Amino acid sequence: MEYTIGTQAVSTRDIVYRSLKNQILLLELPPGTGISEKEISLKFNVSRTPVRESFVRLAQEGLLAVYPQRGTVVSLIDSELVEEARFMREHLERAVIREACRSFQARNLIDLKANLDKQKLCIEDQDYKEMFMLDEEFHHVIFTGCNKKNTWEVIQQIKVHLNRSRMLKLTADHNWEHLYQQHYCLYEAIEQHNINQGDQIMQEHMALTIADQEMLMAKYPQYYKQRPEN
Amino acid sequence: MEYTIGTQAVSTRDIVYRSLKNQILLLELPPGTGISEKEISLKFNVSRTPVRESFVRLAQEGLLAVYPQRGTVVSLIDSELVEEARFMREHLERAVIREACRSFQARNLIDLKANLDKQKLCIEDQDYKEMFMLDEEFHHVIFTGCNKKNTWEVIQQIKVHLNRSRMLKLTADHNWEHLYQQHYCLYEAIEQHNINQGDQIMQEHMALTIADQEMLMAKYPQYYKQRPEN
DNA sequence: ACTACCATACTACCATACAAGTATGGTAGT
DNA sequence: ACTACCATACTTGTATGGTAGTATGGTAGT
Repeated sequence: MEYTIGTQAVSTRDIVYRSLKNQILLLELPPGTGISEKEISLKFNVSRTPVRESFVRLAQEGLLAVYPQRGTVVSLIDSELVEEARFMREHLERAVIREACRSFQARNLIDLKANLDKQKLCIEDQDYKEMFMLDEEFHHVIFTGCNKKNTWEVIQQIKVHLNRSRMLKLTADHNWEHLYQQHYCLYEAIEQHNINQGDQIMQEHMALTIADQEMLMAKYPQYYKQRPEN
Repeated sequence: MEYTIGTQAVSTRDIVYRSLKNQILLLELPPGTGISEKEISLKFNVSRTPVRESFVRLAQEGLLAVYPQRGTVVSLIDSELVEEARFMREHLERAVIREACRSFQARNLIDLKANLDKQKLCIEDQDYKEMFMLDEEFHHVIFTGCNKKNTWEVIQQIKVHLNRSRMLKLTADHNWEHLYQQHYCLYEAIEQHNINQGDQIMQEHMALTIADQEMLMAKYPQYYKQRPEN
């Protein structure tokens, strides 16, 4: 028998893990919310074991804070961590776009162009939900095209810490047209092997994602980790 | 009562987790080794529960591959992942050293100089084990000095995938004197705010860590993940 | 009214039992 | 000799009970 990796349809643990992660990132479980293994196991109608193991994973990703014998809470947003996540993402994405401008697989360039065309349609249709997904996919294709799939995965992990801030900011004020222009310039840079243009545009592109931490901390102080120490 | 985070001395789960992780990174548990929850729980004289939760964490870090109902093995080294880990580390460390050359906390600069002096001593004494730790600490201080502690943590995670290759390479052939010279130049760059020198030296410094994957895959094929797909 | 104490109801942690899928070796049948 | 089948001994996944530490609210004493 061949090794069919994905044999297990989907374990209870994964269901609980993904559901909790979604609720946390969407702020349906706001930072600071107390949750217990028992509570979650009752809600999902499963035993505490898969819930516990989900907690272990979420704690490792920094989304839960487990205090033995005291309780578990959805972790507060750490503004220092958010800033560093932005820092890491910027420099990794720039390094990758430079790499993409040097060499890029032809078939992924086609996917990139197709993605751009779909973006244009979405803007006309004002389908911002789809546009959000296309934005994600656009960057994903860039990583794939220069053999940086694992780097993409790492960035996804890092971005977890950016997402909750961005969610607070309310994404409604995005300038989708501007976003599209930048994406087009990135595509152009890759196609024409223009490393400087790629790096420059990506730097500006990353600047768009800066959520104003100071403002958010003032508006939602209960969601942020205070750091009186030092 | 104040919130004393580190109240729990150390959980069984953490003991098992750290022990297994050490053994894997030191290749005492070579890539491909099959291990079962029961086997480990017997060895540590604990129940399967903390062992399982250790497995969950190690699997998330990519050090274990769990196949439901079939078994668990120490993950094979993924040469593509190793290359990308090198890529990510290089660009993050360079971004950080540039930041350090712009602004650096005075007290950390003192620590850095003290570390350098200790390195010199270790070379004279040929205490390479200590030198290895000082090397790690040197980089750590740089991250701390420009407020990039979280970035350091992320790099530590990424480096996991580099460590096993480096371990195979046998670290004996390190040119410690050269290493020291580079460290000194990095220190100098930070002190004199010479961004270009910092970036340049760090780039060379990272190049030292390149383990020759081709050679290692030929020498230890059973430790490497083959990728016939594509 | 206020404080010190304690019973009680939590919490996460660990051990154990059961369930379900998989690999393996032996055996019966050809 | 070879093949198909099946019992058995594994594996990980899930459920549940018990333990120890912690927060809380009520009560007795001042």
